[in-house]
Amino acid sequence: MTRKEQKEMRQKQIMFKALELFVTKGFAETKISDIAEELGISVGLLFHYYESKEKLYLELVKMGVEGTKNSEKLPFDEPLQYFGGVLENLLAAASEQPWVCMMFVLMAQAQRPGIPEEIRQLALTVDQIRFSAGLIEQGQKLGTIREGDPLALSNAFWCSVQGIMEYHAAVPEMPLPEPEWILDILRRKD
Amino acid sequence: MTRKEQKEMRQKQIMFKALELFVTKGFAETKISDIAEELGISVGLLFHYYESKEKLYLELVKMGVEGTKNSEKLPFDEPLQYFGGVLENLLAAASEQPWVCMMFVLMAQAQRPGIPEEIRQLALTVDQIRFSAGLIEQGQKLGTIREGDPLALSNAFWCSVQGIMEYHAAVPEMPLPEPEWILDILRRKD
DNA sequence: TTATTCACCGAATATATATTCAATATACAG
DNA sequence: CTGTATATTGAATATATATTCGGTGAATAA
Repeated sequence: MTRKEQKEMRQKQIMFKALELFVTKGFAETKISDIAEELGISVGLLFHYYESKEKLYLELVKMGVEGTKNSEKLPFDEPLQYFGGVLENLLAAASEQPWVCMMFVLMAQAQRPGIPEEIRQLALTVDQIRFSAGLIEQGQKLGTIREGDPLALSNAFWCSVQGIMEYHAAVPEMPLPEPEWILDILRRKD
Repeated sequence: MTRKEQKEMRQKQIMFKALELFVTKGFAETKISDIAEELGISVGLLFHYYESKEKLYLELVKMGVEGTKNSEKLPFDEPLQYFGGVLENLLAAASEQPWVCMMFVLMAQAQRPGIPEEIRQLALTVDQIRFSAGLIEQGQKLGTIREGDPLALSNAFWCSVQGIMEYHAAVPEMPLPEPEWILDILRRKD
């Protein structure tokens, strides 16, 4: 294996293991030595690649911000369908590519008090709830989404998804819900 | 103020402030000195009342276990109504008595890896998801709850509530959902 | 081939935070 | 009153964890 390949491989290894541990145990609860031990490498090597625990976290959040920016740009015809699609993708990804689910959880964690301010601010640039409230209003006009404060509806929807993802990250063996069940938070009953 | 009163008052003060900080910032992210500072007391005094940070946390979890045990014993006619009632209580409490909401979040946090094992085990004795799965099966037979794996339905419902409570603890100004919206995760559409 | 770079280790150090403790002041029992 | 118990403090200590650093051997460039 070439040097360059090895470097990239290690960096990925470290990032993904850190993601896993930060999400399941929390940022402060995860020791740098936990990450190193699980990967079977020395603590020193970790610092060779990332100058501090905080920088490592920052890298992950940056990655998350990128990912979210893209998914927000998905095209759609009708708001309820859009949410249905997003949900389907997310739930499918959650069982097949655990890191998608973990990234989702990480971004929410990073927005909370107790996280270094610089990182928190970056994470806060992603505001799913407000973004979706606009779409929900459109859906209400079209009659596909139920009546009610769009912000509260958006909040209910995303918090539910958040709760499900969080639990799934911690207890992967629990069966995931059908997208329809969650979509019914928004759907208008005729 | 009598000595006895003062003691009880301090203990409550400490417990509630610790609850607040553990929930908003997380257990490891909360320093003993944070709690002391916010209360305007010395760090030493905190250790006078609670022998360690872990014991303080344990006390809170014990309190939570008690509370949950009681709410599980509420009588009911029909499962969907039961969930509706629980939800209504919980959401009302969330806006009026923040500590109810915080306690709810704490119990979930305490079940995760990274928490001292003794405490984790205690928290795990409360298993809302499994308990509710039984009720959901009954509701399905009665035709009021939608078809699907009862465990997955229970999971979806409680994770949603969890997500909402968690977010509300961190961002109290965000409007809470109507109970009906969340209940529709379970409700059968005719 | 030889010099240089770099992945890697593990022990040493620095820092942050939990915990202890000796001293003080105040409530209370006698 | 007077002595004792206890609420309180702030500084000292212990502990846990992040971070640094000198050394080693393998890959790579010359």
